[in-house]
Amino acid sequence: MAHCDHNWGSRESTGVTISGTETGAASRLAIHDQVYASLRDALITGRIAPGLGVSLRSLAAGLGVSPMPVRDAVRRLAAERALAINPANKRLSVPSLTADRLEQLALARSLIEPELAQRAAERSDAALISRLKQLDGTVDRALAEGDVGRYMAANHAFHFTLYRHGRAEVLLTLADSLWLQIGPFMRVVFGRIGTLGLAADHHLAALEGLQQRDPMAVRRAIAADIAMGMDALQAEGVSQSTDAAED
Amino acid sequence: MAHCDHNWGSRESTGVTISGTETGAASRLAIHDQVYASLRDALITGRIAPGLGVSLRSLAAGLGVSPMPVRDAVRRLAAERALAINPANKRLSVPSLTADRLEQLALARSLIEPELAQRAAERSDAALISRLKQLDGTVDRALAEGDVGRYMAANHAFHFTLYRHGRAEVLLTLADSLWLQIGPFMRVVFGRIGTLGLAADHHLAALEGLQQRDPMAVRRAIAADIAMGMDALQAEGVSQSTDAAED
DNA sequence: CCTGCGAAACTGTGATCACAATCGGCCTAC
DNA sequence: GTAGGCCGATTGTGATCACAGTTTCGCAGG
Repeated sequence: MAHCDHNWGSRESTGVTISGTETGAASRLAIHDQVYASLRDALITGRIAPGLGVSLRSLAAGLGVSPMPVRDAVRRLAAERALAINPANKRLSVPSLTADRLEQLALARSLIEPELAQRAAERSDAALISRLKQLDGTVDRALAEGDVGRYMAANHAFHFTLYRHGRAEVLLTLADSLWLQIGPFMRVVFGRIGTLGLAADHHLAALEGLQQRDPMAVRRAIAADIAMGMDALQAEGVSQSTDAAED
Repeated sequence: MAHCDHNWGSRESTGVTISGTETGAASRLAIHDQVYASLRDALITGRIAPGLGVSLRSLAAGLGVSPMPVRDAVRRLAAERALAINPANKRLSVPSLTADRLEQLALARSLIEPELAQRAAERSDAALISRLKQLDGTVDRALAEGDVGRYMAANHAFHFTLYRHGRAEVLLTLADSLWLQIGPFMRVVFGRIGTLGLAADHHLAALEGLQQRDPMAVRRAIAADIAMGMDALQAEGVSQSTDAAED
């Protein structure tokens, strides 16, 4: 009964690692921040399956640190609703996405992210456009190669490179949390669909809007991108996620 | 000049206490949850002044627990952006609200909360209306008596009793985080204005919409309530908060 | 063979200690 | 009198340990 072959926590085989040498800049980053970044990245790129229980100690052992910083990172993710804590067990798990939950996430994204896109467009510059073009290229390439993990990472980078430019810290935080919640689910769905090539069109439309200094066009493009992506998730992902919702 | 009589951390005189006997139901609540609830309530009702530094140990000493559960609660609040952590100091403080930040919070609230209100209205029942009427009465009474703390608590209760009825966990969480961020600021402003009686009108309009089973009317009422409240904050609170923004 | 039952392992939680970094105040030198 | 430096106090962080609750697995009894 839904035993699932997700070997999370037993080993670090989900790719959740500290990485140690990252960007070189923040070499003196706190351990719990590194753990948080690792788990967060694993969630956003969907390397973690929903509905699965994990334990602090096993994670800590897998990452070679004490349970303490893992506990901090996990609590932080739980606060962002990227991880769920069973009130009875106190045992934590990746939240299973229900149809209801997905619908709300879709709505919230459609409310928040177009605003961020518009703000970014209003402050657009050549560097941003060039950077986004590059990222969109990565998205296309990953899509062509069928590399789901890289597609999701690049897609995330595209959206948030744009959003970050909007200089809206509060809204950005909200969008962050939303992506964190959707990530694990997207991977599950993409494993079965695999064809999200249409999203690139909206990315191109957004780039077009940026170049023509038309913030509203960018807003519409992002809104369309979200609507399409979430529609695809709703169409494909609901049935399997709901049945596995309850333990 | 905003010397603020907040002696936070030095003593528990801000009302941040564990309380022990609450609702009786969750008697076996984890300590860190109790600490979280205490701090959260203190923030929402504005008992904590923005821009002030606190320390884990002093908080722990004030609450009579070890620093560990306080650390958990604080990290959780930091994740919800209700507390800020200085990246250099690592020292934590209540975030100072800037005009920019306030504007974003106002926008986010206007995007999220009307939706919650509408959903709640679509599921409205007699018990909800009666409960809200009661809470609105408490709001009015607190307002008449000039009891800022009680007004804020009751106003929060009114809004979230309504929102909770919308059965939208994701959106509710977002709204939660937004109120948590605005709370400390509202208290500062209300200390100088004190006249928010107009808000009650929108509460009444919302109740009217609920009784007539007109979800859109409820949505509009809440939207108006938010717009008015945030306008008041923007008109009054910006100047002083910006100058005190930097340490 | 199946069902209870009990012990061992594992879970999160919280306390305590150790440590490096930082902030504070005090003293000295100019 | 003021600037500079030193030393103690306090900070957050992380590790380790202790404890209670839960799960899980093995073994004995039916």
